Amino acid sequence: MRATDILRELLQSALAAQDIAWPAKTTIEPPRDKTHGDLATNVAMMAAKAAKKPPRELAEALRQSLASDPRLAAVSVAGPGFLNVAFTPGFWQETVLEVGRAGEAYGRCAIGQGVRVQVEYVSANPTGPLHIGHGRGAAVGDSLARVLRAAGYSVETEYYINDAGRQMRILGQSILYRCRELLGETVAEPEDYYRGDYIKDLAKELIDQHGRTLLTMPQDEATDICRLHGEREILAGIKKDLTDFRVGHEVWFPESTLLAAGAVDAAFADLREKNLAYDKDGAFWFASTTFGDDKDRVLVKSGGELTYFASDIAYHADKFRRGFDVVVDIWGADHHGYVPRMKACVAALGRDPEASLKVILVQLVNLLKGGEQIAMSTRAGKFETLADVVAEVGADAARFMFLSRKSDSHLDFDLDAVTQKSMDNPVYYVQYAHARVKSLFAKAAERGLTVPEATTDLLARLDTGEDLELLRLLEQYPDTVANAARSFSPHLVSFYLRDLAARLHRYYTVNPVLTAGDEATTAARLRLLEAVAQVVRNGLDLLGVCAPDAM
RNA sequence: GCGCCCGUAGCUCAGUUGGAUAGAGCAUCUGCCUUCUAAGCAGACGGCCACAGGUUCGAAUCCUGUCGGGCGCACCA
Repeated sequence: MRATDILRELLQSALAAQDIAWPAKTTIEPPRDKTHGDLATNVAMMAAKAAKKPPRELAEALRQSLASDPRLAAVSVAGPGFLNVAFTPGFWQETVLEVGRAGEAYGRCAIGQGVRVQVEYVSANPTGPLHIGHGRGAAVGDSLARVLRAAGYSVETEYYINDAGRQMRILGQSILYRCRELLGETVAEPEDYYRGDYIKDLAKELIDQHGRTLLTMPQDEATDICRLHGEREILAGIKKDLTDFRVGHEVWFPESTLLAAGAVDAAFADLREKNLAYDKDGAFWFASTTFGDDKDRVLVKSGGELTYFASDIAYHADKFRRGFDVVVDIWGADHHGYVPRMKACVAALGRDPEASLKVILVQLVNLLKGGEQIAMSTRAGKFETLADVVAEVGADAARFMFLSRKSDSHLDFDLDAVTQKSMDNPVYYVQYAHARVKSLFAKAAERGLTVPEATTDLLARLDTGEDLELLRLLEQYPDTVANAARSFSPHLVSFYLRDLAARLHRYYTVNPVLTAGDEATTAARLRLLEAVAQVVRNGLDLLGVCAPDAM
């Protein structure tokens, strides 16, 4: 961050001296090949036209104007006009001081500028326990919220409870069916009902409370009792499962409150007024094709019932009414066909759908055990619940696994691998890096070592190749956080952490710390590793994973 | 049939939004523990970036087409 900023400023003023504007597509980044230096930029190629000079000639002029800066060790022109820049070791050593000063704030930035973002995630219907697929959405949403906060966004997290509509009615019917069965009645299985064991448990609880009156009261009333009890208990279970997974939503938003407040009717009226909705074939339609959807969508079915989409429109209107600038919806990837109509909805609300609505699709998880895939279906009651998985592998391993892939790619979650304490299980690799540093400090204390604070002079001892590799990586952490926030990709943080951990483990093997030979070198190395531990902690925190002191 | 996503090492995946000679981990093979945690490190092997065109100084990345896989295409959620 510091390095790219410094270089950009130097280049900008050099170009400005020649009346050349900063080309928009300029990149400044670490070159793939380390022998090219610390940073490479294509600025001369991008600005060549404006400068009316060949790229290499412009690059040479820029090189000369940079060469005098004391922070730069070398500047060279290469290839078609790349400018390769190396900073001095002293510059990199300062990074330890930077990390020390910022502490747990190291890596935060202000690119969010306080923009208000809402992240809505999980939002599973309260018709059954969360399964492992929900767990992935939970990990991605929670981590994304943390990343966005670190990048200076003002974030609020929310769970939308679909507590109105058909699925909940089926839940009530499913429970009532089990009640009857348990009370000795022979009844036909309802269609499309939920058959998991938890339904039977709920039925037993209701029988304890109400006994046979469930059979004698009007059926609608009995179904309602079942539905309400089921919803309350299942939702409580979901909250507990999420808490155990270290995921906490700030707002729990029930769909029913939208209906109660007349928000759906208000949304309809608004659409009608804008001429974006109409009656046809006894149904009420949203003209989503106006905004590029394939076809118009029904909001009120000809039978008078609302579609899900109807309350989704009201819900999103409500989100924007609450003042959010950007709304993030995290969905299962199988809902991707829903995106165009949701974008149309946002457009109809008078917002720019690209800027105001980010839909993050989370691919399904293949759960593997003993090399076999475990099939899942909520309705059939066959699934590995999130709670089971967390109990088996722990929240840390599960979260890290969920965040170790781009969210929209398939994920094989191998229960055997995740329980192994090996490289099949990267979470241990990263956590071990933290524990190793902590263990060194514990050892140092044991030996009665006093470790002087880091100073420029002391840090000058950090001059091996491994020192500089680590320092450069530490300096890249803020960029990683910024990139993760910009691209809504928390997995970038876990990739960075794996790199940093690898670098640390190598360092540990190659450079003795406590037995370095002289106290100053030992102290300098400890201060460096302390900074590494700080960054590992900060990064793991963005993933919601613990950084243990010992393993 | 139409739309979206995907195709990179034997396997699982990155690839900083168009940059220089393509990157990790696992697996396989070879080394490294009388010394700070071997839950580790080093090295080797491994590639027509699905295929064919195009755009330009430059393409795994952008465009078109083909093949292959996944998912959508409801007055279900």
